[in-house]
This record gives sequence, C-alpha cells and structure tokens, in this order.
Amino acid sequence: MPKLGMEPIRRSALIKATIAEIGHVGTLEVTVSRIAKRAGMSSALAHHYFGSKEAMFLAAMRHVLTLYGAEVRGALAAADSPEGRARAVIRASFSASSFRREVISAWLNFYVLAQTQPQARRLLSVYQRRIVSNLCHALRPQLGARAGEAAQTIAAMIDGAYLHAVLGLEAPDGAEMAQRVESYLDLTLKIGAPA
Amino acid sequence: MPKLGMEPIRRSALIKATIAEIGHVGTLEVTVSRIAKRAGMSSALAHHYFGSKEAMFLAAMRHVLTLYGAEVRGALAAADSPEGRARAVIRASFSASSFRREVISAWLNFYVLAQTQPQARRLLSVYQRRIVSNLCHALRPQLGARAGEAAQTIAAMIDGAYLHAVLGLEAPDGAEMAQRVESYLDLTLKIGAPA
Amino acid sequence: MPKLGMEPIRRSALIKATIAEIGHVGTLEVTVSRIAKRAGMSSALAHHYFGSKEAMFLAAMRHVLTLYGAEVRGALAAADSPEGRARAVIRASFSASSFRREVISAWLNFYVLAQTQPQARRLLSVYQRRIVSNLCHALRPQLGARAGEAAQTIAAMIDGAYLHAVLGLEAPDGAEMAQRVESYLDLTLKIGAPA
Amino acid sequence: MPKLGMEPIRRSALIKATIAEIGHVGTLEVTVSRIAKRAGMSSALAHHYFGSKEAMFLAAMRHVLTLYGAEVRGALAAADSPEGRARAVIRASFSASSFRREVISAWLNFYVLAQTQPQARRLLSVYQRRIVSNLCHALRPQLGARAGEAAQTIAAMIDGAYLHAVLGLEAPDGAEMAQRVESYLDLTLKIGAPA
DNA sequence: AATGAATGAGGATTCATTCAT
DNA sequence: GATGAATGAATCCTCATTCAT
Repeated sequence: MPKLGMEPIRRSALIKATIAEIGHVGTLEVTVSRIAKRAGMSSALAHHYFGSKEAMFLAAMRHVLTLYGAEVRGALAAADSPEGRARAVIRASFSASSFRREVISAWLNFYVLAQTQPQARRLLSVYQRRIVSNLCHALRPQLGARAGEAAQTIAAMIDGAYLHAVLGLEAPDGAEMAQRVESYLDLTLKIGAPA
Repeated sequence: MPKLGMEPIRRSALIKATIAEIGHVGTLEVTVSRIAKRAGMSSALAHHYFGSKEAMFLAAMRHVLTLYGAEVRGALAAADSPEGRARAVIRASFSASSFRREVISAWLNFYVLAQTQPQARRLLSVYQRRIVSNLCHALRPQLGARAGEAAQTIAAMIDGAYLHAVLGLEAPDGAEMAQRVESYLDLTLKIGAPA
Repeated sequence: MPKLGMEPIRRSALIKATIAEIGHVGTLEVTVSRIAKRAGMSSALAHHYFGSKEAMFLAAMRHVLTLYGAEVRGALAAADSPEGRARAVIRASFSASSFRREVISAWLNFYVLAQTQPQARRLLSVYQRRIVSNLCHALRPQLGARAGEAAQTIAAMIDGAYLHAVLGLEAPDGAEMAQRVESYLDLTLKIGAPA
Repeated sequence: MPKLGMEPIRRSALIKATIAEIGHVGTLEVTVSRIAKRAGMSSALAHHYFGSKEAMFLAAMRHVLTLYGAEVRGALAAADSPEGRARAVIRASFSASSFRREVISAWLNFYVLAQTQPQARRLLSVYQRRIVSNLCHALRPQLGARAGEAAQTIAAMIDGAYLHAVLGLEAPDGAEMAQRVESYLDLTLKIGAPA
C-alpha cells in the first residue's frame, strides 16, 4: 500500500530504530538490516531514504541531540531565576527521557563516532558548548568571573554521570545524579556568594 | 630458531599494538590483522597467543587498567596526608601517561565494550570502585559522612573530563583538568572542614 | 492532464538518454534510473514504456543503426557513379553525427551485447551485411569478382577505425579516417581497373 | 593442503579463469565468485590475491597482451626480411591462440574497459603503438614515407577483423582473415615498390 | 499517464578464524 | 614457534522490477 508522504514516517521510524538498535547492541557495530527490520522495512528502503549507514547514524545523533536540546529549552523556559536556570539545565540532563540506558548507550557511541566523523564531532561540540554557555550565563550573576569554570565543571560532571551509568547494573537513577550535581552547585554558590 | 620465552614478548607487543590501533582507529572495529601487523607478526600468531579478538581486547583493558592502577598507587605512596592522597589520585588520573589521546580513546571504547562484555564490565567496575574507595578514605578525616558523595563526585568529574577530551581538537591538557577537579576539592574541603 | 500522444515523445527521450548514458558511462552497466532521470522521468515510467532494460538497449541500438542507415542512404542517393557510391558509404560512416565519442561507445557496447543477445546480434549482422552489400555492388563494375573481398576489407577497416577511436584521447577525427579508408579504395581501384 | 608458493599458481589460475569467464559471459559483468569458482577457490581468496575485481581485470589484460606480444615477437624472430616481418605481425595477430572466440571477447571487453580505466587504456595504447611501430619499420624499406599510413591501415584492419568476428556464428577463421589483410599488403607493396 | 514506495536478489569486499606445514 | 593459505559468514550497498495510487 504505497501512499504518498511516506518519507518522513519512514525516516522517523528508522531513526528511532537506529537508536534502539544501538542501545540494544551497545555498539555502532549494528547492521542496517537489523535496523530496517526493527523499523519494519527492508534494508534497501533504509538505504533509499538515508543513502548510507553513516547518514543514518548522523540523523540519529541529531535526533537525540534535538530531543535533549528541547528538554533543556523547556526546562529553561520554566525557570524563574538565574540559579533556577542552572538547576533546570542539570535536571533536564537527567530527565527520564534522556537518562535512560538506551539513550545513554547512544550518547556513548556518538562520542566514539565523534572521534573520526567530523560531522558527528561538530554536532556534539555544538551541544556541549551550548550547555556550558547556558550554565555560564545562569551562574554569572552570582559567580562572576568564576562562572566559566563552574559551568565547565558541571558539564563534566553531567558527562561523567552518563559514563558512570554505563557500568551500573540497574536502571540509571537520574534523580540521584541530578542531586549530586546540584550539591556541587550548592557548594559553589555558597562560597561564591559572599560578594 | 624458535626462541624460548617469546610468549611474554609477543603478548606484550600485541597488547600495546591493540591499544595503539584502537587509539588510531578510534573504535573497537579494528582488525586482528592490523593489530598483528603493527606488532610485527602474523594474525595467525595473534590468535595463537590470545585465542580470539575478544581476549585481546580484555588483555589490553587489563593492561591499561593496570598501568593506571600503578600510577595511582605510586602517587598514593608519595602522599603524606589524607588530603594529599586525594590529590594524588586526581593527579594520577590526569598524568601524562594516562591522559593521552590514544589511551583516552581506549578507555572510551572499553566503556562501550563493558556494556556487553561481562568481564569488561567487571574490570571497569572494580577499578571504578577502587578509585572511589581511595578517595573516600582520603576524604573521610575531613569530610566524615559526606566523604562518600564527594568521592563519587570527583570520580564522575574525572570520567567527564575524559569524555570531554574526546571532542577537543588539541592534545588534551591534563594539568588543566586536574586543576579543575582540585578546585572542587578545595571547595569541598573548605566547607566541610569547619565541622 | 495526461497528455495524449506522449508515448512517442517519451520513448524517443528514453532512447536518446540511453545512448547518452552509455556514452557517458562507457558501458552497458548503466542504470535504468539514471537513464530515466536523464530523460526527465521516473524509472517506473521507463519500464512502463519499454518493459525492461534490455528492451531499451535494443531500441537504442535500432535507433543508432537507423540513423546510420539513413546517413548512408542519403549519401548514396547523392552519389552519381558506382565509385561515388562506395565513397559515399565510407564518408557516411565517418560523418560527424556517427563518428562521435558517444556514438562510438554505443557501437562498441552493442557489439558486446551482440555476443549474447540474439536480437542484438541479428540487428548488427543485418547492418553489417547491408554495408558490405552496398560496397560490393558499388565496386563490382570496376573490380568484378574481387569486389566482395574489397568490400569486406573496407567494412573491416571502418570497424577497426571505430575501435581505434576508443583509445584516442582527443575527439576522433572522422575526416582523417575516411581519408585513410579511401586511400585503400584508390589503391584497389588502381590495381583492379586494368581489366 | 596449504603449501608455500601458492601465490603464483593461484594468480595464474585466476587470470585464466577471468579470461574464460569474460569469454563465457561476453561481458565484464562477471562476478568474482564465478571466476573464483572456475579457478577452484573461494572468492575471498581471489580478493586476497588481487585485492579487487578491477585488479583482476587488469592482470587478465596484461596476460592477454603479453601472450599476444610473445606471439608477435616469436613470429618476428622467424622472419627473414622486412616484408616477412610485416607478414609475421599479421599472422601472429590471427594465430590460433589469439584469434579465438574467448580471447576475442576479452579483447572487446578490454576496449570497453579502456574507455574508463586509465591503466587499461594505457596498456592497450602501448600495444597498439607497438604493433603499428613494428609494421611501420617493416614497411619502411619498400614504402618509405607511406609506411606510416599503411601500418595504421593494417592495424585498423586487424582490429576490424576482431570486431567482425564477434558477429560470426561459427568459430572465427584466422587464416582467412590473415589472408585478407595480406592481400592489402600485397596491393600496397605492388604499388609502393616502383618508386 | 505517471510516480513514489517497496523489495528480493545479488555482488564486491572484509574478516575472524582454522589448518597444514 | 610461526605463517601463508584458505574460507564461510556477514555486511553494505545497488538495482531492476513491481505495485498501488
């Protein structure tokens, strides 16, 4: 039953299947056939829509990053103070939709990809910088010149939590992780505040 | 003229070549042939000594972890105070021999492997715990009950720094990273101390 | 608004595109999609009109042969003596419209096809024979019984020139080739004439 | 039974199988698997020894050209006069070992390949030039300045005969073809000599 | 008439692994 | 101990062709 306008539907299904499959296998050593099967179509069709496995990976990356970006943006919009904005970024990073085994595995593998795929590196760098920038602005009012380093540190802690989560046997606990990072934030603000 | 005692030499050469190749390619998608060639022997011989590609990966992991462990142990031995021990762990983590592009790439890929390879997971977990434990003990005198969380945080920051380094274009700067983590330590101790 | 009478237009466009594509790629390893795209339509439509790739090739062959046949016929009509008719065939074979890289490549590939495709072989044989027959008749008055062999020789020289042209780096020079063949004709006639 | 020194044996078997398969299929659209099977080995081994299908084609070309070159050289060595040398080249071109359906098909396809494969083009050009050069030298004593054109013509006739043979239904008759070309030679010499 | 959708079949190439020497 | 030889299994990708609209 070939209808018109299948493209966006197929692409979307493939992107989701790609992430799921990477999460399932834990590696980028995933076959186009399996992804396609998971998405309910032939591998030929997957190639028809994306042209190559690599392109599918990049599309999947963009998807993950976009979702994460949306999560952050949403949380930022709901915040009502600079400090609240910093906390919003942290919590968004550990939200239930992002801090899941499957997505974590995808992130990890995107870092692997970023080592050799220039576009992947660029995508990841851009997001990385955006997060740091958000944090930096949020912390500036209270920390002034020290905001930059604190932002970097928080970003590193978030990444570290993701990496750490890979080793955990149970489902990763986003709340706890967010709590940990916020503790650091508390500490930093307490010291930085005196001014 | 088959020389005696070739085995340890061959194994060692293969392990180093494995790490180098992973670092070079950036992935576990590395071929036994390339590794063997890098180590100056045939792929058949590599199989003879390790039995399988997977076994080579595990051996390479053990090697990296052992080196890192030795570095930490050495630094700890030279420390003369609990706080000094904490700083020793941090500095060892960013030492020139560990915080290099190649080794960082290997670490990253070992995390990938750990997702599906039980032994790899165990190895990484053990080391992870050992580091946290070291930090915990070192911080206990000054932080008491809060030592655990601080240790976890520091460990996460170290991991995060590794992950971050993957995206950097220049050679990773261990000194700067160590400095950053130590800043957190300073902060924590300053607050925690008064108790 | 499906236009009426589209069929001949489409078919013609596809045939031209087929020749162009074969000329471009240099091979029969040409895809229906590319041909269709070159002709400004979908590959499905190409199949609709020709049924198969093979049928398109045959149609393209017929087209090339027909054009060539027309060229020869035209030249023959303008000739005013048997000898002139022989020269007409030769010149038509190297006319600017036939002796072009693209068409030469098509010819070459049609020979390849003729090895296995009975219809292709038949088409090519028929044309081959027609040329020889034309030459034979044209030479008979002066060469008598030797006309047959001379005709065969000239036909072979023409084919050989086509094959030769494949290796040339510059655009093939039809005039020069025609000249070469005519030199042979001169020679033959000079000797054959005395009778 | 893996022995040492298999390489030359395998390569040779593959080269022969490549030519045979091209002759059989009539096209370069031949699969490595079938060639390998014909040569009694796996396709993987074929790739091991040649690296790629293209490389196999080139090796097969070199083989055919080398055989032909040897044939020509042998015939030249046995000739005892310039004119005899010219006849030697012609006869060698139509010798039973070269002027066989299978080899003719290979030649034809090499011309196809030469259109796009620079190395193939070079190989073919070199041989082409060598033949013309041989003929030219052989004819110079009797034809002087006209030797060049005659040589070109003979070369074209030889190529044309090959192309023509593709269409024949019976086994190609080398003797007849050689005869035909030699007739031209006779003619040319008769006219050229008086000078 | 025209096309996007869809796929089965196939093909080049790679690779871990085994084996005989 | 050491290696060239050898392959089966897999994987990405392409393409002619069909089909429903």
